[in-house]
Amino acid sequence: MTSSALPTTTVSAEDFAEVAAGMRQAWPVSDSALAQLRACLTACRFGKRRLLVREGAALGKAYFLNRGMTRSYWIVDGQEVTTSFSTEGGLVFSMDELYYGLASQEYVETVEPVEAFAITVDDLRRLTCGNLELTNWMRVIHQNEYRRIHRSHKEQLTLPARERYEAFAAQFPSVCRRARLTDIASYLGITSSTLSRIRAR
Amino acid sequence: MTSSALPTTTVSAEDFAEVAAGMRQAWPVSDSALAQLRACLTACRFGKRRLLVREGAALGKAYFLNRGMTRSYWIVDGQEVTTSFSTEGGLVFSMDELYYGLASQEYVETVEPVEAFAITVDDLRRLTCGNLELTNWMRVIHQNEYRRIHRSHKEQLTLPARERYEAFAAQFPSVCRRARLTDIASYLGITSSTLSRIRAR
DNA sequence: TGATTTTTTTGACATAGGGCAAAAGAAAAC
DNA sequence: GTTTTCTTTTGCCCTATGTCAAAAAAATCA
Repeated sequence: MTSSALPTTTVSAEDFAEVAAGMRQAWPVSDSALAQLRACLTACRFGKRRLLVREGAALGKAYFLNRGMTRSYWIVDGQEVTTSFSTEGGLVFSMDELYYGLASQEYVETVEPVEAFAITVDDLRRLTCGNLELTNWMRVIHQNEYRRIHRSHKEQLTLPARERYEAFAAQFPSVCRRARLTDIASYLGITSSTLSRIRAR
Repeated sequence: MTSSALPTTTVSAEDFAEVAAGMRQAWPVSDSALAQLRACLTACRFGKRRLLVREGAALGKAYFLNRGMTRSYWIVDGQEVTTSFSTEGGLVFSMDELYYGLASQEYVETVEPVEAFAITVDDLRRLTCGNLELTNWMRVIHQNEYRRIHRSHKEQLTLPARERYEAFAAQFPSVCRRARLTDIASYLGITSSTLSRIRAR
């Protein structure tokens, strides 16, 4: 590959292919809409345990994950409460920042080394509010998140700790293997001692 | 008002004004988009304790509430678990039915007599996927629901029963007055005995 | 209005899961 | 490869909230 005169941060269609295929599972986005999106992306990498989003700080970026896993959490009374995990194909962003111009209330950190495509929240907002295909795609993203949390909330209300864990393990086997016990426990609303006992049978 | 030759179900701009104003709080929808929507509406009324959405049944309608209140619930092991309340200005629909062509997993019933504008899910889907303004408006609706349940879930994970009730009462004072103790209790994930004791101080 | 049904309140008792702390084990750093 | 740090496991005790049931109150109906 020859180096160009200008420093290029452009992401090739090839590099973007996997993420694009994932997006199309949510909503049929045309090549031209994808190209518009791709033009706004920058490839980036992060080590383990790096903060992508910080509470109270407007970092101004969102990330399409290509490799690795992240978790989102609040800190409540000094305790971390995990609210979601994102893996390959996921979009990591702060809704407060994207739509409300507020500083994020959540943190997002990498759980593993991450390869991602960064986009500024301004570009993401412009694209996902101004292009019908991308607006629909984004709506489906929100819809899916809503369904996940709705289900999780239902399980919280109706299942005891062991069954919540079993449901989680069945629905997200990969996350269940890759995340720390402590983080899974706080996601499920139980203590790590209890989860450890559950795993021990 | 004179009766026309054709049976008319058209909703006048005047009747629709309050709902329209509510919609514009979510997203700036133009008069023309609102008129397209309005053309698909039919005014309707329901008594107290009527089912608007039934589990396993595709009723094919969604409702813009103009007066009254509804609650959505699952039945889990014979127990009703309330998942949301909707009041004036709210849109009542089954996401399973609207986007996934599935029978609803939830029930929605009126808690009070309700005046609403009905729309078929087919029309609603067509409008909210095909018109940029209405797509954005619908995205905000989903976003807001997501934020509500996210908050509720956070409270479930971090607050004891009394404080969850207090947070609910502070955030939804009107719902808290109008809904039955039993339904609020199941929304909060506690038994009615416990909520009764909490209220008694 | 009185009769019936539904909802709320109250009591006695049981238990899932929390809190804390120490030990064991695993991973990271040097 | 040894040391340090982080994470998980385990034990003991405790309390918030559940369960069940009956009485009281409120709402609905005839």
